Amino acid sequence: MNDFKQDRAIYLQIADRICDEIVSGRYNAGDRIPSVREYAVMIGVNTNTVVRTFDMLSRQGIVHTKRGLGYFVTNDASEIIINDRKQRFLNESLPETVRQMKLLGLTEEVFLDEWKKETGK
Amino acid sequence: MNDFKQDRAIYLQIADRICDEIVSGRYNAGDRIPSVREYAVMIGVNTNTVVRTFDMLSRQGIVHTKRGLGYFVTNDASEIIINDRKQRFLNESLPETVRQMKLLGLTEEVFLDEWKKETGK
Amino acid sequence: MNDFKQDRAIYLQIADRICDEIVSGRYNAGDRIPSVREYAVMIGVNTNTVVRTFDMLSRQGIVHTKRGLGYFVTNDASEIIINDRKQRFLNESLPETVRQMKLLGLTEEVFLDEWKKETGK
Amino acid sequence: MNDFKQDRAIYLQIADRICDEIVSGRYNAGDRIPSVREYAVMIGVNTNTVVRTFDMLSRQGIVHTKRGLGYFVTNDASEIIINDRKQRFLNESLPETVRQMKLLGLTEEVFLDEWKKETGK
DNA sequence: GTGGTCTAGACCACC
DNA sequence: GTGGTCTAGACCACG
Repeated sequence: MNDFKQDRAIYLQIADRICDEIVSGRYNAGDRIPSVREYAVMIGVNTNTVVRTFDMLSRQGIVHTKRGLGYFVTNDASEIIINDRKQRFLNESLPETVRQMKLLGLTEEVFLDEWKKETGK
Repeated sequence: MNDFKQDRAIYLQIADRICDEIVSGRYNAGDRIPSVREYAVMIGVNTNTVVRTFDMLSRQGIVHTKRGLGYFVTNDASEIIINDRKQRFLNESLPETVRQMKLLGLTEEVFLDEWKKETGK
Repeated sequence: MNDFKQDRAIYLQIADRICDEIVSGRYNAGDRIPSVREYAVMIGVNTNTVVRTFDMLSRQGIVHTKRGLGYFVTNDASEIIINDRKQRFLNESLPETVRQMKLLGLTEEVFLDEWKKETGK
Repeated sequence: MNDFKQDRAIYLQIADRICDEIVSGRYNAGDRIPSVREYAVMIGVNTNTVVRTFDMLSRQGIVHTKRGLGYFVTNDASEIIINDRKQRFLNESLPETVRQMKLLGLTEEVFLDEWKKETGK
């Protein structure tokens, strides 16, 4: 239920999860995703919070609503998410990660170890 | 002087800077750091904001105050900062980075390229 | 509403009160405590002062915040408070009291009289 | 040198020490106490801080100055200190100590143990 | 509604 | 001069 980090808005964390599930193939293009209410109950959160998530996702073209039926994953959802994330990753996270590692005196081995560890899974 | 990011509290960004300067050797153990007022003018923010930063750093044992004299870098400041950052990096940033890369279909080469690029500098 | 002592920061005295109310069972684990604004009006101080109190209590693990809902008493609040107070009492107040009494030529009877007086109440 | 508590003004802590030494007989009525400068060097503190201490003590009639010779312990010093402390102890510290102990669930035994421990010394 | 942050300006004790 | 505290009032994101 309450496995949300304190330092990031809940509605963003919900969005992250949904996007993860789209990218990973758990939800595919055209799939209906659970309703706001279902989601809210599922994760123990205020309805308004989920509304905000869906609102954002639909503005980003990742989901779209069919009146009376619910929200559905758009055809380009996966592409949009991946492009956006890739961009941010390459421009921000990656350089920042490398900078951080050098500052901390960590070697590339540390990264490769983690990489292998996660590959084995 | 407003070279602060929007998405992170200013007082935290100030703390980051000071910690960077301690780790990089710009400030050493025992050094006095500029007074809240000096610092506030220097970076163009309100005094209270700097007070908040110093207050936090002192709670973390990174600086300590000598009454009427100002704030001074503690002996273990560098160690505390590095340990804390290392911990957070290994537990959060690194796994998240790897997870993200796999989800995005990026290979370890992407990381190694960035690593070499930054090493050359 | 200014029933605060001069020689101790107001925000600390507010913290003391809240802790007293937790220990005495007025607030129980999981209870919501009044919002910063309510509290501020209640005791006639500025909102920021209460913010500071709550901030400190939350750092100490005595309360925690639920975004948009308010502050809630943690499960170990009472334990944390009592342990902390006991520790400080045994290490500081008690030895200092004894030291003071001997210096002043007071006997243990003085203490026992006060003890009984307060027990009778 | 720096064995001062953070939460009490240094000049007051110096005064406490001097008074302790008067009450305990280390300094007697008529004795000359070290000069401001000697004191400042001795305990590693700014001269002004010691000046403030002496100023306070002389206003309280505990020491008095002989021009060009230094500060001397007055005849009633010990009495003044003890009366003052006794008053404050009985009216404030003692009741507060008892209150605290009851709140913490400590018994009078705790006090008596500490008392004996300190008596043995 | 909630807390979190920031500004502006003030007063204080202390060194 | 230093830090510590407090007030007043504002804006923001969040639920």
